Amino acid sequence: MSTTSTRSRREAIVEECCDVVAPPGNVAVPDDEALAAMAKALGHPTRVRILRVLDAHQACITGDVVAELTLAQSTVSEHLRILREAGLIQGEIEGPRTRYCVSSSGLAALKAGIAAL
Amino acid sequence: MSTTSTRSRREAIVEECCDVVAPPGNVAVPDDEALAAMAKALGHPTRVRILRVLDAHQACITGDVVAELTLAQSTVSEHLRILREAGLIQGEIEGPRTRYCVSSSGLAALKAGIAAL
DNA sequence: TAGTCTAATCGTTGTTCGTCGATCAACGAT
DNA sequence: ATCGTTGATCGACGAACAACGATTAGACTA
Repeated sequence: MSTTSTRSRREAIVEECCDVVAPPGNVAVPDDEALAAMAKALGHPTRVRILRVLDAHQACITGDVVAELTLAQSTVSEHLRILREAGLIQGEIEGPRTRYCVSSSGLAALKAGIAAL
Repeated sequence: MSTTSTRSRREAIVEECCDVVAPPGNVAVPDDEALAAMAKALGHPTRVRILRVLDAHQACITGDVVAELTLAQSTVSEHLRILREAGLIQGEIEGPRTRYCVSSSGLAALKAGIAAL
């Protein structure tokens, strides 16, 4: 069934990865809703660890993250999705792989929001 | 509506609750687990708002928070419990009431943890 | 072309969260 | 001693989350 390919959402995550982002001089402070959303995304030990892994590797492939976490690939992929939707990381498709990195702008927004509390 | 009278009488009891301790210079950076726990506690818009309410009032009792949030008293109490157990606020019993305030040390730890990401 | 590799998604299961009304315990006042 | 007030706790219930294995879709290689 479903011979028609109605599933092409992968293109949605193609975005500027890693270094390309200009150094944010003025960071917009998120409102309560947005701040809570980012905090919620960070509210799981695994996702904090993923952020550190990505930061340590500068940028790395999903498989690398999976290798460090003793969790199923699908579970890690889910955590990556949550972090990405919260704007804390970015992923770009690179051939058969996906390269993830910390979103400097997203992280800066989180830091600004927390610091303003 | 206006079933309740004005509650301006509360401003009279502005007392030093909480520790108005000067922020310690060296704040311990929480580990992944602790950081995730604090972020999780903050991962709800209502709880972010509660933090702001407490900060604005410097310190206030449960009823004041309830009055600002259009949520059931039990729900607000639950949010306050979550924030308290995460170390972000502290409450002291004062007669039949409970006075809450932001925990400067807890909040400082959160800020340090986020800033270190 | 078929085959392999990678990673996202699906479907399921069990757990936790958010919210509420109701209840209970502690305190101050009558 | 009894009452009214305040706020924490209980029990319930639907929604959301976390984890997994299985499946699927792209992208390279032979």
